[in-house]
Amino acid sequence: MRMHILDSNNESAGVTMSTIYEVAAKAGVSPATVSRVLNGLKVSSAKSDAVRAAAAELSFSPNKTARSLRKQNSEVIALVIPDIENPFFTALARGVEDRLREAGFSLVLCNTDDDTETEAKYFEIAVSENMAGVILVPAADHTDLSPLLSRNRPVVAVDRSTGHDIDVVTMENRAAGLSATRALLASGYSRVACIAGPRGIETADDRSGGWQDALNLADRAADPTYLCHANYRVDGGRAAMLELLSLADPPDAVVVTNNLMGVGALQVLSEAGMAPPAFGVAVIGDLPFTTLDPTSVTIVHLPARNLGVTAASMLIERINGDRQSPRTVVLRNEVAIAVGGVPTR
Amino acid sequence: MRMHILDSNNESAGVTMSTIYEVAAKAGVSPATVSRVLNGLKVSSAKSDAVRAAAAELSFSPNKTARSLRKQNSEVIALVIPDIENPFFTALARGVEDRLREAGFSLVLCNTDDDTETEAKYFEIAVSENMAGVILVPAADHTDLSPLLSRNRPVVAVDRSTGHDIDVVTMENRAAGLSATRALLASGYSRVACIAGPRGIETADDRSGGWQDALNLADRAADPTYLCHANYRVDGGRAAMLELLSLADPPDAVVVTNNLMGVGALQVLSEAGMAPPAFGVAVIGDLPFTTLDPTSVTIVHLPARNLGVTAASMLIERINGDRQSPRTVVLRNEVAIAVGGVPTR
DNA sequence: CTTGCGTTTGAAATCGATTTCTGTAATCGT
DNA sequence: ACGATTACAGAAATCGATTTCAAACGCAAG
Repeated sequence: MRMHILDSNNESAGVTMSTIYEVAAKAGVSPATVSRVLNGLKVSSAKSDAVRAAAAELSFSPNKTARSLRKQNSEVIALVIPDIENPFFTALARGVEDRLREAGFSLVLCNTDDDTETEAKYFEIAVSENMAGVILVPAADHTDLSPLLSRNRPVVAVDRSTGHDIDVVTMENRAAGLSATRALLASGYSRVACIAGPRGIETADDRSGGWQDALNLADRAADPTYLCHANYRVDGGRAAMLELLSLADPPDAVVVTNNLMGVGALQVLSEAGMAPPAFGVAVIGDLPFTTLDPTSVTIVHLPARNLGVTAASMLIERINGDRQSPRTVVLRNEVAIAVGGVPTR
Repeated sequence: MRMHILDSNNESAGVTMSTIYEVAAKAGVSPATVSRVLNGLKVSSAKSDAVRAAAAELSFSPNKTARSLRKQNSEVIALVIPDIENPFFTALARGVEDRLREAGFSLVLCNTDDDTETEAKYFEIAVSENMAGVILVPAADHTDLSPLLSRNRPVVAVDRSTGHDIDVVTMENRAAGLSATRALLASGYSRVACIAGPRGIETADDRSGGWQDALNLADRAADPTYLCHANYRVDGGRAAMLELLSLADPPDAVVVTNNLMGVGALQVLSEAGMAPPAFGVAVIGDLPFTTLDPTSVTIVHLPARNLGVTAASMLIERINGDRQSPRTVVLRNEVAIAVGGVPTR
């Protein structure tokens, strides 16, 4: 039999958290009734008022750990992303956070550095912490979600898809590659190269596919040496740009398929005295906090924040019991704007 | 009397999490013994082996919620910051995350948008989730930490200090302002203005104080109209820069006291055709992912990541029972580098 | 052979909120 | 006015791991 000592002479002001038992004692009711009041179940208004008064007086706030243990779920969700320092993921995280907060959830941030092991460890944590769900930007295309799925934890994938049959939110990567390339062609550049992401990464292949499409539609042969693969980071962009510039017949413009590689490419170009518009550059992905002249670099804006908001919304629906079959949402890119100027001659 | 049904024919493969009771049953010992094995307490090696085998077979992972409820603490800490999209805080968060992860903690990210209400709400959550501690970049100088402190939750403040007597990690803001200004003077600029942060914000006052110091030491009067206050964001930097340019006797250089305002100021200057080095610019804080020419803008690097690592380390010490009186750590800035070129004439 | 101390282990209490179960009181219909 | 429902509220079980308490056992010394 459990004993609850309810000492009224609480000397040590507020050092301990007040519990539902103390509230019950002060209000002259049972703990069960307190719980009912706090959860909006039917209770006579007399007792209900007494409970509310007592709770306010003790500035009672229910212990989430106990609640979570009993209800077998918490109001915490995990956001698992490759790199919190990449502004794209930051914007995405911001969208997730905003949406979750208005729904009363908190966000645990998990940084994987694109490492599958780290990712797996976070899945274990998510389960053992009884988290309500997971929003995931997969580190690899073979991410194993079974630790989560077998425990019925809802998962929404963002940006990249997984091998599993779950909700996914992506964007029109191929169209982004297409518009970026077309913008450069329209500006008068004729030899347009492409710095793609790592081989085998879905977004990378799609975006460079869009570049191919654009060239085909314009009846230009896609010179295979004009397609570089790099690692989606600044140094990758630098290396690829250097390689392109050293070709026997170098391009006069380039489509860079993510934001950080765009920074690298632009750095190299400006070091070489070929900053846009001397050399045409289109970047897929935003470069916040740069001081670039917006008329000389074409930027295809990606809906990073909206990706986050959408994923969060879908996850919340699942948490609330939505059982429809998995959906794939493809967000439209906010169109390529700021078309670059014509090369100086 | 509690009953634990231990069904051996677990048809629904892995749908439920296995518990310590199932491990105990499979190993032929009591739950208490399982707990002891898992926590490294003295147990005979025969039973210890049996437990470990059973745990492995069931791929048992202890329920953190139950553990947290019983032990009255968790392995989760909260990082409360004003803006997750600001690269300064991102780098700081990254430092915190890395340090915490190697110590086995997880990180809950809390975005306040510099709003005291939101901040207070997060404190409540931290307490009711039994979090082990809080790392805080205060939204205001009057942040009320009593909800945390009265419950003995360790708190470390970063970047800005609070009214409370707790651990703080800051950096040499005044020295940063001084070096930035000196670098501009050394490059030959003579009328150096300053775009400071909001009035009353500690870091803002210190950095602009450093600007004053530098001018005094160089025996130059600090023209009061050369000191602008702005809101630490891009638009603030823009507005302040425009104001400076419109003065009757405009400056020929400016010290900008944070990264985002630096972006705003540079945008305005390049729109006005006065990009550095035509107009001298020194920025306090890093501008990652920009394509600026590093020889024309002076950057005072701030130890953002290290701030995070240090704060996390201090918090972990407190969590582990360190009771020494509150410390204030002041990190050295990684010195101003990349001194700008002399104005064109 | 017995008393005594130390070690290992299990039974049960515990953390705090939720929820089922059950009993009592109040309400309704005829 | 009486039996049948319904509404309300408390006692106790529950979530799963930790920890206290006490029993049981082994071994050593007298």
